[in-house]
Amino acid sequence: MPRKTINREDVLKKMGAHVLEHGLNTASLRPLAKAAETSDRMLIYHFGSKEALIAELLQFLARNMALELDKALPPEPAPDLNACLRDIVALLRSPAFAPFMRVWLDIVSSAAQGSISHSVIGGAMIEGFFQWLQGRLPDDTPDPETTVRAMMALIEGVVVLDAVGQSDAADRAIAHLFPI
Amino acid sequence: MPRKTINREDVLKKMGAHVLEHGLNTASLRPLAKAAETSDRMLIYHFGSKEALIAELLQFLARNMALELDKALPPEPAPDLNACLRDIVALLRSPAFAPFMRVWLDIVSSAAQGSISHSVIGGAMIEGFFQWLQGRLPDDTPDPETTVRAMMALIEGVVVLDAVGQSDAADRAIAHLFPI
DNA sequence: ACCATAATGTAGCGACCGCTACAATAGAAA
DNA sequence: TTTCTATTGTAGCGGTCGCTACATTATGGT
Repeated sequence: MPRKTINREDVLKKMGAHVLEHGLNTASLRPLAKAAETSDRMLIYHFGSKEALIAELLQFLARNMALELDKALPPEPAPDLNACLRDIVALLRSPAFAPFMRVWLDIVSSAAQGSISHSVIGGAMIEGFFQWLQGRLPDDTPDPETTVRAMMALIEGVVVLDAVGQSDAADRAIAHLFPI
Repeated sequence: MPRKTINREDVLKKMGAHVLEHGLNTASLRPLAKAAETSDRMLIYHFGSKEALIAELLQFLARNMALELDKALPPEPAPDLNACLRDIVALLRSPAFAPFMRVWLDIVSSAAQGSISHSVIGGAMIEGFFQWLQGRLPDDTPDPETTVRAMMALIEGVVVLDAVGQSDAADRAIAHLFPI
């Protein structure tokens, strides 16, 4: 094995940062390579194809986002359901997570267009979020599996409404479905 | 004014059909022109730029979807709130409306990436939906403005969850937040 | 020391992108 | 009928796309 093999993790990290800043669906090899301080030639060499690269990059971003979520909100039961939901919505709306939400909507739209890989990783991210969320529900929450799915649906709705400038409507929806 | 001027409505209709079938964000001038039985040259001539064309096409699609919604679900108060929500979700999930939902998610992701025009038309579509929905609420619904926003958030969440293969979770969310 | 081979750079392929310069055409106005 | 101009076709520009052919390098195994 001559020459040093590339630091895959480092390349993924730099490409991930580029995608978080500039978007997923508009990302192309040459800008990605520049961000990772390499060449499109090498990206194809190491990942096989753009499709495989994007799939691996999405896995990487999903792992990273999960880590960030754990860091921002440690797995402790919330005092009550409404506080739980509000904290999470505030977190996802924060500048630290807004880029993830943009990439998330890119994944969703690609999945809706029929991309299997985007649908698979998107579904896995949702299921991971279910678990993450369940660990933060108040201890006495009845039917936690269903509760996290209800909260998740509302959260996704909020993300969509935020994206088209309807944050006020999203706030009213939260207040109505999860009154303080 | 020599020669016949193009039938703008007909061109929009054909391009709209193409976008509903093949996606919005991946649409480019030459395939759009082919669908409309004209040339990219003429599309630019009549619409000024691709950006202006897409903006007008989105207005057209929004109008059309509003018409289709009215046709599918006439403005009569529903017997109860849960039936109202379930009918609407079933409608948006039907084959007739699934293509609109795909385009909708394309609009949302572009809006999230910072496209002003997508955000504006997306917000307008949501507000139109608020009105449409309010006309179908049961007569005795308290605080209809807030209710439609809550239903809208849930509906958008369902659309997102459906897109990534989490329709089961979406169903459970509906059953939990709007129990029969 | 030498060699096999993994890693990399350079250059470019063919396809597509949005858009435009230029010329031709056709029909209304005179 | 002639002229003027809105409309259209043809061809192509400069750019980007994913990807590859080919040559070169550098290093670990022998």
